[in-house]
Amino acid sequence: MGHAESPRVKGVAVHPRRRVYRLSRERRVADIMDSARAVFCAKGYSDAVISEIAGQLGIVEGTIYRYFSTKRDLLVAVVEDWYRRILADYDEQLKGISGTRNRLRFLIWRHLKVIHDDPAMFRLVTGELRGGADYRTTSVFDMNRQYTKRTLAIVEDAVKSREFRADVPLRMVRDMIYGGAEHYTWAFLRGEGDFSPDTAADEIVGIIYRGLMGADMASNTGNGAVGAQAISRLESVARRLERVAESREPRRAGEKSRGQG
Amino acid sequence: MGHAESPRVKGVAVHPRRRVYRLSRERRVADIMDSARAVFCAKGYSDAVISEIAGQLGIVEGTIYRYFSTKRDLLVAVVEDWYRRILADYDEQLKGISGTRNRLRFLIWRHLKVIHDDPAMFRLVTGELRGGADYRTTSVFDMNRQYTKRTLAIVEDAVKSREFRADVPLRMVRDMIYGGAEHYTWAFLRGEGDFSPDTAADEIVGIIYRGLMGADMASNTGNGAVGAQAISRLESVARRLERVAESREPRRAGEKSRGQG
DNA sequence: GCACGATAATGAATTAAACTCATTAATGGG
DNA sequence: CCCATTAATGAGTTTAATTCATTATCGTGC
Repeated sequence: MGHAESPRVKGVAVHPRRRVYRLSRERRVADIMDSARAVFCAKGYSDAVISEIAGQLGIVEGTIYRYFSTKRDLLVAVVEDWYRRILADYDEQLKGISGTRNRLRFLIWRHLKVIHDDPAMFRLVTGELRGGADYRTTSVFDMNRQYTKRTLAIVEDAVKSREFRADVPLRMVRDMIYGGAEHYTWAFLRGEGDFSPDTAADEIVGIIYRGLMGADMASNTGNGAVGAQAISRLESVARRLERVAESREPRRAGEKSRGQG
Repeated sequence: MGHAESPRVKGVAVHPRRRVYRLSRERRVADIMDSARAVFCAKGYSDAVISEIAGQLGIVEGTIYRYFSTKRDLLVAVVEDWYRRILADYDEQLKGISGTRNRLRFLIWRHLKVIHDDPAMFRLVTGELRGGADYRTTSVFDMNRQYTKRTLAIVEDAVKSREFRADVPLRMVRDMIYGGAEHYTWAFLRGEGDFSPDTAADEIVGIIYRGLMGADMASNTGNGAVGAQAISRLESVARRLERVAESREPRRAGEKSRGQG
């Protein structure tokens, strides 16, 4: 760092700049975003430092501010770019899959796969971007909407075709799918252990599709078992009420048989 | 700032301090946490400024650092305190409720109620604290564990008593409940509109408990319309009776093996 | 009522990092 | 080979967290 013989202007040392190479706007922006992504992913948003992003490219902080007005602006750009790539072949792939269950499973699996493949980016979205006051104005917000809209559509179709019951709360189903996936992967996102997108997808689809109710009721999935679930449940409630009644009125102990057809 | 007649020491102006009142450590800590909570909630963590927290109390920034080593430390303390209060009467209340469905619904409803009543604090937990690298070392982590453990236990019991099928993926159920609740309330947390904890709780419990499977078909259709309608009515009666019965049933003790049909 | 030691509180100084801007100079079209 | 355009610089400026040596209040024992 010794600039002992630097030229001087008005008595102040002036460092001769090393040869500076200029890039096109597009190229520089792309480079900065690459570098930013690496640093953001490695350190997280708040611990990432602009000077490091610049340093990696051999440029100066000010240069970054020529292209991105704030650090957050840079984050948004990086995330948008990532999201765009993810959504690129989304519909194309979905087109090749048919059947409610398969389509649903694919969307869920794909989401889990994204988390699994790029946990750091996912953390940026959920941990930093989504919480910001300006999130709604972000195109990430819109893209996410697009992203989950497909899920809603599939469930809606299933309702229309009577595969699902009529009173399904669509939005809640969607939120339980994506919220469940997110919570489920937290440990992994924190760097603890691993998870299987396949297993997780199966579990989620299973819960959503078949429901949690006792095995004796949910024998099959088709529309064949009309009311079977409901009847089964009524039977179990009846049994229970019998027990309660018995315990409260011992003398009139239930003579009714327990078996039903 | 003309301090023309301030006393001088070594030629430097010395501002005479106004009378300073000292509080006990406990009291000061409590005051700081109150003020911090207010500011954190109003501005969010990163936009909150220590000097404002201090200013509200008529003290100086340095004083806060006597009790909290970092801004984040202060955040953690505030959240811990909040969480502790929430968990205070948790088990007590839960004790008074019996029946899988009711207990599950209560836990979910209570969670949603907390979000509804104190969205800003909830945002601090999810947006700032949970993402931090040190989250696991926080007692908030442990408390959260306690918090969701109850849910897991209820589902587990239901599996044991065969009310739920045997292959229920416990953890995923828990994650879908809490993750679903969180996603569902985002818009509200961002300050857009409102939501009903009751409705949301019903929806979540409904999906988890009965499942999404379309065996019902009650709403439309010709084939079986009569039966479906009757079943629907019986179901609602059953639900009501069940609630009454559960409130009278002595704990869960009587939940022994159930005849398979 | 007073000295005094423990410690609450100060306020000025120090970093650290985001962000600004006047200036410099590479580049490509004429 | 100009020279206008504009990429890039680097030296600030600002804001906010954090540190610390110093000051002075308050409870306690005499």
